[in-house]
Amino acid sequence: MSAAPEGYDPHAFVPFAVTVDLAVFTVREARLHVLLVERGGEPYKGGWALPGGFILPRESAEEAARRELAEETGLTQDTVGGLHLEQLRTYTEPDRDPRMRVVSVAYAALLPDLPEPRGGGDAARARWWEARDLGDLAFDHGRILADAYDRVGAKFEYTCLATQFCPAEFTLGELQQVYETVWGVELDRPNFRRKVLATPGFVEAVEGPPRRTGGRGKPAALYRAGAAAALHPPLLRPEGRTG
Amino acid sequence: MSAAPEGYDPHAFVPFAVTVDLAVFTVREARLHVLLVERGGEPYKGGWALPGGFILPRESAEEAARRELAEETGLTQDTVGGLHLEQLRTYTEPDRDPRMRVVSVAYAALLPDLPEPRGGGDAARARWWEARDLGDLAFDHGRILADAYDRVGAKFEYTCLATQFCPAEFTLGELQQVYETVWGVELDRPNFRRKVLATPGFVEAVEGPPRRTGGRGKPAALYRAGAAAALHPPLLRPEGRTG
DNA sequence: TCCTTTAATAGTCACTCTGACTATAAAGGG
DNA sequence: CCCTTTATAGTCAGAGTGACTATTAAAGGA
Repeated sequence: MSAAPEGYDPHAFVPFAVTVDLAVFTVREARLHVLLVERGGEPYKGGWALPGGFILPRESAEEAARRELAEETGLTQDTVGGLHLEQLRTYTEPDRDPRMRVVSVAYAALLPDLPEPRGGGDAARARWWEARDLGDLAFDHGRILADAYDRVGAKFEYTCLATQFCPAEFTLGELQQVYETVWGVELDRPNFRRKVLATPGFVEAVEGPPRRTGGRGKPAALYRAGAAAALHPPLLRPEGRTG
Repeated sequence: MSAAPEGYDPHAFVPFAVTVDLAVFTVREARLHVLLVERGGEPYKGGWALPGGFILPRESAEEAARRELAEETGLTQDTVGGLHLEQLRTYTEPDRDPRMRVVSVAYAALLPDLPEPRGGGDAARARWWEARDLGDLAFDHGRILADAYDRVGAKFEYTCLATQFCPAEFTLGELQQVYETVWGVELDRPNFRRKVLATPGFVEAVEGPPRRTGGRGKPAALYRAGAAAALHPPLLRPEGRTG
């Protein structure tokens, strides 16, 4: 009565199209932004969607995601190759694409603020949108984006992922800004500082005496991302809410 | 140069087979067990694999996973419908199945110890294996199982998932046993107890005076799973290691 | 029946981590 | 020179936890 009695039967499978979709986040001017592309064809023509595309015959989903990311952002393959791509989950509802059965593997990527909003990809139009006050997206991409946002917020609690939003060298104030933007809360500066510096491998001080300022005020010491991937113990959100 | 310039082109996609694979865990006699099925055909004929199968044309992946789980375990659709199925990740390496391009969405399920190891599914043979000292599994199922194990261990830290391994009513000692088995550590009993009882919604006391014993000793109070899904603050593993 | 064993439950104490603050230092602008 | 701004240092009380010790309630054997 079922699909595959013992092991797979290679002649009885149902063909699906498999795509990757990318939730690409950046923090610009203390606000969270998402990269969206405008749809050039039906359905949802003229609407906005997450960047993505089909997995090629000899590609893994992650390779496809990196390729698409490079195409949409104009980043070099090298840069994209070093980024952490977080596989979120796979969306399989039968009617999520009105034309055919499409299964989509969703990834999240975190980028520092880029000089140019987008590179010369082949998508009709791509641009950064502020994450809040987004209208409806094409397909189930609104749902995917919401899941991505939840995941990133949760991962900030127990990983060093936040440094991915920062340039190579950053101040603790900038790192705190990233947390505040993603979590949508204000953090106490001395406490944040104490916690970050007390976590081995989270950040490491940049040696040279060079310092920098964000406008007025005392110049801040510079740090770069450390070697650690996880935070022990975690840096929990105030009023902890777990998506 | 790429797959889908603007939006999907429904005529240019590459067809994939899409399956679900299940990592089904249970705790029997203080040891972690996994449900495996014996392969009846090539490749890996006679080897052991995770239960799973193709997604049907009008099914979501989660529906397919529940259907397969019911078939392999003999649980009723109702029982399976109430279980938490954790979508792990999706495995897409081009050569993970030697016959064809198969993309697999992996799920983890946690069951209380079942009276019968398996129901009358249509898999060649299915049985519980102790999680450690497993030989090699078919396909990339060893990798999937390792990922599933890591995920379950991590989720135990900040969710109430552990109660899924327990029957409807259980003692705190049994719940602790589950944690110790999954994490592979010993926990201090009074501290575990204090933590669990101090977490609102984790467990709730079963009213009646009925008590039960695990052999000798003082009878233990019974509890059932509470309404909470998350633990605040988390119950961290000693020597915290994050897979 | 008393004593030993076993397991559940109660309680203590010190240490760490955190939230909420206050204080000081180093810049720029009027 | 004072005022504003931002970084950095430090203080203090309360929550949470690890490591214990003590007590209670059963079963089983001498």
